[in-house]
Amino acid sequence: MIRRITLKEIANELNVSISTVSKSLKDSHEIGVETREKIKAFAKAHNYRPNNIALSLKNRKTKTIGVIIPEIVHHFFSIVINSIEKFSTENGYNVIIAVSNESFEKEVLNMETLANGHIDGIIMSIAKETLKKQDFHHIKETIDLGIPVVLFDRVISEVKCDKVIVNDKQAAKEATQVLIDDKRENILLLTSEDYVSVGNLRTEGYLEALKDNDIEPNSNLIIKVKDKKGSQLEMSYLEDELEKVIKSQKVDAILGVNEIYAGSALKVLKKNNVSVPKEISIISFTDGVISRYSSPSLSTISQHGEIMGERSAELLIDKLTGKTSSSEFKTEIINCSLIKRESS
Amino acid sequence: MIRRITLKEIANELNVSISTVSKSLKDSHEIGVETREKIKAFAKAHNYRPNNIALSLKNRKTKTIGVIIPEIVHHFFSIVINSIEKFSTENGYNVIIAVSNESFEKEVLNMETLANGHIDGIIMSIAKETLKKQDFHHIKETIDLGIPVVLFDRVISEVKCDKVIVNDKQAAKEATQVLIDDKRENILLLTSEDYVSVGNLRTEGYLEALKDNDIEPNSNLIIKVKDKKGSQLEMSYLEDELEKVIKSQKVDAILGVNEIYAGSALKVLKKNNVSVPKEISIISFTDGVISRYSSPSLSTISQHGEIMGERSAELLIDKLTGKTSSSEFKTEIINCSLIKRESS
DNA sequence: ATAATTAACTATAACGTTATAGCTCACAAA
DNA sequence: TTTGTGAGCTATAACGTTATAGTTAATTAT
Repeated sequence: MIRRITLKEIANELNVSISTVSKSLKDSHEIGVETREKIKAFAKAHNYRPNNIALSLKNRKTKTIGVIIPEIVHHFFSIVINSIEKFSTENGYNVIIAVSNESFEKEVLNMETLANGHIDGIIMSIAKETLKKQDFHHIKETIDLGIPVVLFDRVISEVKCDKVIVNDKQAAKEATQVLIDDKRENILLLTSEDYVSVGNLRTEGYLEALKDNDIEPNSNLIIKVKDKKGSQLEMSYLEDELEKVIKSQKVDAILGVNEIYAGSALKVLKKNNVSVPKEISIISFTDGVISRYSSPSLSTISQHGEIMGERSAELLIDKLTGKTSSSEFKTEIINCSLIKRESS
Repeated sequence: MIRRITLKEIANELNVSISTVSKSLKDSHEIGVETREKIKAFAKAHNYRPNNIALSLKNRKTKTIGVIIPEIVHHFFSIVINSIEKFSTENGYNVIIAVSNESFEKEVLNMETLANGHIDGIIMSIAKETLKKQDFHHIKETIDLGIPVVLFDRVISEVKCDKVIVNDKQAAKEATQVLIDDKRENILLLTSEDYVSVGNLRTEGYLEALKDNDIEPNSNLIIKVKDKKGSQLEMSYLEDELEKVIKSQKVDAILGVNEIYAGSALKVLKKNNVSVPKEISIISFTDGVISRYSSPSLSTISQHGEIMGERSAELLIDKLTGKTSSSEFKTEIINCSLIKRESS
């Protein structure tokens, strides 16, 4: 085992002071060329690398970004992380990941660990439980400590910081319109419970489209999937409800607020021998792997996770490097786009 | 903005020395009860938190684990990360993520950044390009620096360290046997190029099963999917090849080394009106979301990513805490299990 | 010849912590 | 009275770095 050599050790070996070594390696003209070159050569030969922790302590900067997300095993979030990691690395930042698992408590814990630790700023998407509780003290406290925070996708108005969101409402409205233009008027909405901001916005968009077309909304055609923590239960709830509805109501289209809901719906329809898209057409949020490999493949609304990740990282890094003022906050809106596949 | 209070500041405020403060907060009996309580109360009131970077510098420990993986947007890897993150957090470690994107160069860079930086140990799965190049100097150098490394899934014998793998060969053999027992003898293998160790092992298992049953292997029935970096091309290669084979050869089963290959195969079969599993049955490695939502759903071989992640993290943390010797290395083998669904 | 300048280097403090050794005073023992 | 002991606190060094302010000795200016 070869321990990393330090400035002190180099200084001792070459009988110069630590300052001389430090300055030489920075190519300072305060040090004579000869000494400088000798030291640089020695450092190179011994594979000197500055100790980043010492630098972090000195500079009060860790060059590390913390990311808190509700889930990792999730197409959208993994895309966002990937993109954050990419942009951050390119700009000399590392990325620490923390998963809240949709739990308020874990999110608070994550936040505290990160805020005491090795990060300069935080990018996060808020856990469902936190949205439900409406308790955002941890986020506010972090910001008060001077740690910049960027929220993406699931954001809240209660906190002043940079945000990156998707035009959920508009996208849902447009998708609904596409279905209506296809002469489908009995559109079932598969959405999440009300406190999830994005689900809510998508529901609004759906309702607005109906209104614009003078279609009376039918509350039987809105299924709010209960969170059961442990997706098995959640999905069987969705499946049971959906089966009930298609047996009792006329349904000729489905709008899902995410891919899992739509994928499950597809299974139910297949089981009940309903042909897609002939009898029922489907459009869903989240352009993931299920949509592409299901059959028929699903038409989806892409939220452009790569762009969201990149913009979030950019906003944060701009704050960290002082490129943007620490007291002015932007909200970036990414436009969704509809990807037409076989299900519509 | 409220900056975090330091020991020094507390000491100044209360007119005691820094040592006294430090010791009081550690509840040392060297300090009188009265002083101690006063200091603790003051610290609490001012929400004192020790500066972890200073601690890291002092203790030469960061309590952070680096993870280098080929991809994040990938079911198996995201499950492993999730599980690493979970286990690590439970044990007081943070997790830094770095993505190699299957590139050798990026992997080396990632490794260097991590090794110079804020981590105590590394968990990694090797990039395809690295496996192809057979250049593992970066891994060896990191280990030489005294940074423990745990390899998972894609491992190599050239490096001495802890490893967590799956019994790929055996699992492939057993899956093949299941197909053979179902009277399928013309089994097509969808595998990756030879240098990918896991693909190779799975191919071996497949061949062994054929041999055990006196079935002559048919090289036309082995498709080695070319890596084209940019999965679109890769997939269309697979699809074209597969279509050729099913039109020219008798095929009654397919064994895929991963879910994407199997999912793509399913699409080709559907396009050619081949019924699954009646005419061709499918079993695939990687128990992911495609398998569950495709139709028919795919029988898969689960590599138990959660277990791999947890075991990897445990092996590493045991090394970091000195629970296990730094010179003895284990290779843990996780048993795959076959999950039967509709495709077989 | 003396003062001023400069090249080349060093000492020190600081970032925030902790562990070790050291100090001071009160009280008990001899 | 002197010495010893322990309680309660402080000073210092160290982790590895860098920026600031010195310190020399040689060179140049006056």
